[in-house]
Amino acid sequence: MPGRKNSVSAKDVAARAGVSRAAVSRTFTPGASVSKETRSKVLEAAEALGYQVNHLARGLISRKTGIVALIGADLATPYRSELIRVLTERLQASGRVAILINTDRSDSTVDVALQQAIRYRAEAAVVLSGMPESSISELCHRNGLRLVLINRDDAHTGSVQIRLNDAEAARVALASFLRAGCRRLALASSQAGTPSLLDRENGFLAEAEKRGLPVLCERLGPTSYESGLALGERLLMRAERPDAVFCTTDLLACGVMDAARHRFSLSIPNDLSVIGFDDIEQASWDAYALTTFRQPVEEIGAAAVDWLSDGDAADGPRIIHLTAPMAWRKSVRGNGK
Amino acid sequence: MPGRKNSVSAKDVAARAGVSRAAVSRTFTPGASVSKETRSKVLEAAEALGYQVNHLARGLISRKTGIVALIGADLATPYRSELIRVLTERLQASGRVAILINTDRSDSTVDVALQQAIRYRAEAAVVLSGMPESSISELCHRNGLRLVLINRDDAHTGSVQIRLNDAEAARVALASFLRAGCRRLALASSQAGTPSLLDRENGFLAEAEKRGLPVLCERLGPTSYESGLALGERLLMRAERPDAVFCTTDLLACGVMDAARHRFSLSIPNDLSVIGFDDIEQASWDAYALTTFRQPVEEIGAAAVDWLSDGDAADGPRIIHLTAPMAWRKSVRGNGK
DNA sequence: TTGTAAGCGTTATCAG
DNA sequence: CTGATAACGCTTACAA
Repeated sequence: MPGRKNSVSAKDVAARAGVSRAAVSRTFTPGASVSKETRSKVLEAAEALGYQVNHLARGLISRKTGIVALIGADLATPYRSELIRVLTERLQASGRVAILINTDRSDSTVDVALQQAIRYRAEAAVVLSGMPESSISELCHRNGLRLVLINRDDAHTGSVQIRLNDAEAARVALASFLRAGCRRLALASSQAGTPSLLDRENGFLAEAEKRGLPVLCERLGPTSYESGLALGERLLMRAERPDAVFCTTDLLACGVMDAARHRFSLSIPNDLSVIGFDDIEQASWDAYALTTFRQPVEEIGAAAVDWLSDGDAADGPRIIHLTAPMAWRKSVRGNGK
Repeated sequence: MPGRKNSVSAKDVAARAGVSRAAVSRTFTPGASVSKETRSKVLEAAEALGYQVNHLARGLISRKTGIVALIGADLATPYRSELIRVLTERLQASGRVAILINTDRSDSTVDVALQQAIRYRAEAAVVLSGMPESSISELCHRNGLRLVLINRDDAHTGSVQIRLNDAEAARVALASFLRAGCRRLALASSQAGTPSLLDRENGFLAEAEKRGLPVLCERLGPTSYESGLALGERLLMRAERPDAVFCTTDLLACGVMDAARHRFSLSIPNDLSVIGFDDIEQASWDAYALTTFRQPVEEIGAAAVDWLSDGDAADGPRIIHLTAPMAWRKSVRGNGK
């Protein structure tokens, strides 16, 4: 009769196989020395009983839980969910498991999420949005929780940042507009004010200023389709109607495009050129065919997981720079050359 | 000097507070008897040291890990990611944590995902896609892992199924087409063949047959926008071009609509009426304004988490029926009355 | 109310 | 190669 109440344990397997529990443990530990004979006896008993190693107990002693926390807000958003998919896939492939923790857009919820990660003794936490307070970063450090910050700013020891060439991409966007013959430039962004959003905004504005061009600038609400819709209305209502809008996010861009088409009967790209950022799936849909910059999600996932596997890279903060290549489609006049 | 190498433990806190570790444990156990005095001493020490209860160790003994596994394929898809958002939020609110496990569309990966869930001693697993082999269901049962099957068929003891009124919704779709004056009906679906997809297909076809109406029927690929695009091309190429298409999924519907507009220059709903299912966010975007059936994601999440909290409802299989209300927008002629 | 001690399911250490 | 035995960090009788 296996176990008292719940799951079957190594003791049960050992009893059935007629060996010690140590033998069972060794059978399920990759680099351990067991004779073929006992090994097969154990395997057979385990199979019959339906035994699965208890990773909680294992993690307790080995101090390697295999748990990695994914922390962020707006998890159902196209870009976010894609990033989560990539991360969970790669974590699984490396024998780990992801726990997913939702936050709202406030930093304090990021802090409680990190505490939760510590309580489950996660090996690392990947922060997708929000910014942990520095006292919490310290707490994480003290509890051996490594931090991966994606498109965030704060740098701490034992943590890594992954950043994109946001500002440069924004400059490329501006150049593309000019090459397409656009002259009345506009910028549409949310009020979220995250580091990457800010970099895109500033990159665009700085380059325009350098060239002596004015930019109609509008910031509104969270990063969402609805915000894009509202931004589009505001921008296109103006007397001097813009003929090009750089949106700091594809979601915003979709909203702007729909506002232009369905509320102002404008044609894209003839009356208005639009460029976004992220390359969410919808950007490639026929209804939008949005020219944008592709978030290198696979590369981001790879960088994060590789860093985790890099056991002792815990010396000082690190920054990994990746680039977001342009995806040219049909929302800008011309062919991009 | 706290801990050897890693995180700070109850022992450290006890030492600093000058109490036993049991006192520390009690302080962090909701219904335990500790004097105000020791409690505050413990709290202070814990704060200073940055102590967080180790849920792994706690789960080892209390047998309540608080872990729930979310298992499914195509996690980055709009409907799936929304469901995941709701589930993680509700799980968090009930003091639990979600681990996310990706599968491809094969059932065998669902099995390995469930084994992973067992290894982490999850209290339950929510299966969003694929179907666990019945031997694995048995394995789960033996290891105390409860199963929540969303829109799946298999019923086992200690598990619950959540189902929608798919067939009825399909009948309503058909009636709506007829009321709008459409006569050349078509059905577009993927080849996934999941229970809910099948129910929608069969509901539509059965109702049409009952009324003696022929239906042009096309099934193709996975459930995706690209499949929708291809389905649209196949359907609209026909000599007897359909004037109404019921798509078993919004993603398919978006593809069909884009094919109709951009590859056949048709106007929706004038030339073609379309109805989908799921009510993904994009369905409400101006570019689509798709009439569809809303997945009651909040209700699904609530039902799942409530059932988990229902401690001893482990007697026999249960089925929970929920309804997907119609969301009337602009992809069908008329006003739906 | 408090502390002591046993036990949860593992792995690591150390004899044999 | 194998089996005792001691951790790991926690909860929970049990006794004080």
